[in-house]
Amino acid sequence: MYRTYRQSLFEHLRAVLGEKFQVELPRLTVEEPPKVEMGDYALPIAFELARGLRRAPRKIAEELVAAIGSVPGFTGFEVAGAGYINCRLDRNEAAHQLAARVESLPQGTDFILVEHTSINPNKAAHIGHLRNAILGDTLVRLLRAANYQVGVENYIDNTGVQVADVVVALAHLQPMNLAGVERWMRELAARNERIDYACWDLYANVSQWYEAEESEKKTRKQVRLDTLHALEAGNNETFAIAELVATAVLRRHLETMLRLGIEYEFLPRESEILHLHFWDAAFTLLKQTGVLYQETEGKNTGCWVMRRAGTAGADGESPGRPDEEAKVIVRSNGTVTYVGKDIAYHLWKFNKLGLDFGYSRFHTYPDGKECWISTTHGEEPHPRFGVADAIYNVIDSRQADPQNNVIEALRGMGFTKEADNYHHFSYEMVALTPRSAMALGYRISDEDKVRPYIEVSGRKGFGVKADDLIDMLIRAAKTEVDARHPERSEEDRESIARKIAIGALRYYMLRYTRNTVIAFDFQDALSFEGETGPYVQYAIVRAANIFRKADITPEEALRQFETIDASPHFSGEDGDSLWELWLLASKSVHVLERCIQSTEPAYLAKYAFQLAQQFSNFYHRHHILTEADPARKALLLATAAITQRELIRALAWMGIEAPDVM
RNA sequence: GGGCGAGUAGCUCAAUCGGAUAGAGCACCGGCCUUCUAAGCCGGAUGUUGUGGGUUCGAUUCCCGCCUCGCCCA
Repeated sequence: MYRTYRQSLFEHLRAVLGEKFQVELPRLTVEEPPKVEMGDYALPIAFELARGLRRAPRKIAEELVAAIGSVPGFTGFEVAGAGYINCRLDRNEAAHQLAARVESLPQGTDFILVEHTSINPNKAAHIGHLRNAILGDTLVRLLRAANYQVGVENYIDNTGVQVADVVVALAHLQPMNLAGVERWMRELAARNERIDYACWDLYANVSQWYEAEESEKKTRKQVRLDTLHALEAGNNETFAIAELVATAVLRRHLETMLRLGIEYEFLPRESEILHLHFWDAAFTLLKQTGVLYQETEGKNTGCWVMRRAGTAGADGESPGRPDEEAKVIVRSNGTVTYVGKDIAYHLWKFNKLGLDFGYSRFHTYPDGKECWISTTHGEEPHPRFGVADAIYNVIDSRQADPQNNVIEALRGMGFTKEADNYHHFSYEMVALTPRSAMALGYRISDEDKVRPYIEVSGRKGFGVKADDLIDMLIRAAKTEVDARHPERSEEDRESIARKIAIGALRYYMLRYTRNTVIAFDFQDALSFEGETGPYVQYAIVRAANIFRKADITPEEALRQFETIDASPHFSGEDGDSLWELWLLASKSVHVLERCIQSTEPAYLAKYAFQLAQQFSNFYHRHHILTEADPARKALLLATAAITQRELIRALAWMGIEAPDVM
């Protein structure tokens, strides 16, 4: 609603500016007045025109107001401050518009491929992975809410060095053969132990083992390298062990993420990128387009390298000398770097490689949705994913450099449109506050104690496991629910607690803007008060309580509102604050659009909180059930219905659901 | 050495393309449960927006220098 009126205002103004002032502005800034009684939209356009016209902004604003005339839905325009034009909506009409329909965005036609989570399948998921998955899943929900076609991938690096490390731990430290690993896994299952937790410790141990004895360092590193090469080659017992363990850990990751309502549609694996020779096809293309060239001198002699973006390059300012800044893609021994494989994989995403994965069904979710995994020879028919118009890779900011290398390679190959539609959805890491680290029993150096945060490290086994945190949140919520609702069944209370826990966790991960390092703190994360998910859920529950006691559904309340003239109740100081709630409730789609444009879900979290906050304030100011004036009571009920509807929508876009009671 | 990001209230964070009096939460102090649930509401104090310059009607925001911290590359 807010967005619709904003657009019609925008178009009207552009016409007026063209006809009467002969100016065409590419963009029109539309802001919000600082106080609701001043109006609903603010236009600072007179300031922008003042420079070119060399006249006082206020004068220009006055002329503009005279020229604007009338705009449907608006009651007036007035000059304020040094030259703002404030625009007022017809509150009664706008409220009925909002009550009558749910605003949405126009249908998008693009197919957008979102990749997120992508945890190395060699250990349990931790809080850093939670931020990734929650951001990624929320992005998916936002795009789908905006009517895009979206595919969801979780990339699995099953032949990388991290999986190799766990294989080293099993095959060399224990040591076990394939049958031994199978037995070990059966024993874990029998003891009801999680394999991802077991691997968490193995991974930390083997990382120490590599460094433990100076005299052994070299041989141990060689074991690691040999294991990695065996994984890459495939078709051997080492690979079979890796496949067994990595797949079991992957299944655990899917379980963990499903607890938060996060599902995937496709799991492309590095093993298939290798075995299906994606790189060979990409290498040919890269050579043909001249993006890669073989270095003939300097430290990179014999390597296939790519010019780094923003550098002069070998044939730039100082010709004749090797480009030492160039990015090595194929080493002189013939092995391909991670970026090389990533280029091939991204050519596939945009359907530019001429190759596809095989697909097989991997998992069916409780809601019936299928999750597919890559194979060399798959089943038919299968869905297609490598046909993206645009992609979003949810990857932390430390990977910005390699991500840019891939983008520049695509651009260099002539895939300009694809490079422009390649979005590295970058975010900062989750670290631990020293306080939280000590609470977990880790020993912290004096140096680290004074820092604001300490980076988590899977290699050191230093971090908070995702499942542990979710368990803690559910327990904390359950204690409250048990005390507040002893009349409900155990099953109900558990389900309510789960929703609150998910609300708290997802909101916590979304409330920070992407490039803020989250210094994870148990006290903050376990809080259900103030700017948290449960606060927003509570507002929804309160509205629900009103409708239950009033014995009316929100839909009925909105229907009854249709014949009400709300104008008398929207004036005066009290009317302003009531209208302010309606106005804020009308902005949800506008906020959705802003979140997508700026790829920043934190705006939505902030919005949901503000709307809940204004509703709580409204709740205390107006006692709806005892309101004597029937027209006013209808308006107040409609206010609760609208707010609740938009709060539920906003939370759903964040993957959060409110329980029926709290 | 090069690149990227950050520095805002005691703490954790916001602030739309450069706009009106820089806002929230936490913590702290005081008030509000016989009402639609107190996971709540109301009131209170706190700012040289790291620092020095520049650009202009206007700068937390843009440009340059410096300081501090984090990450990445070599």
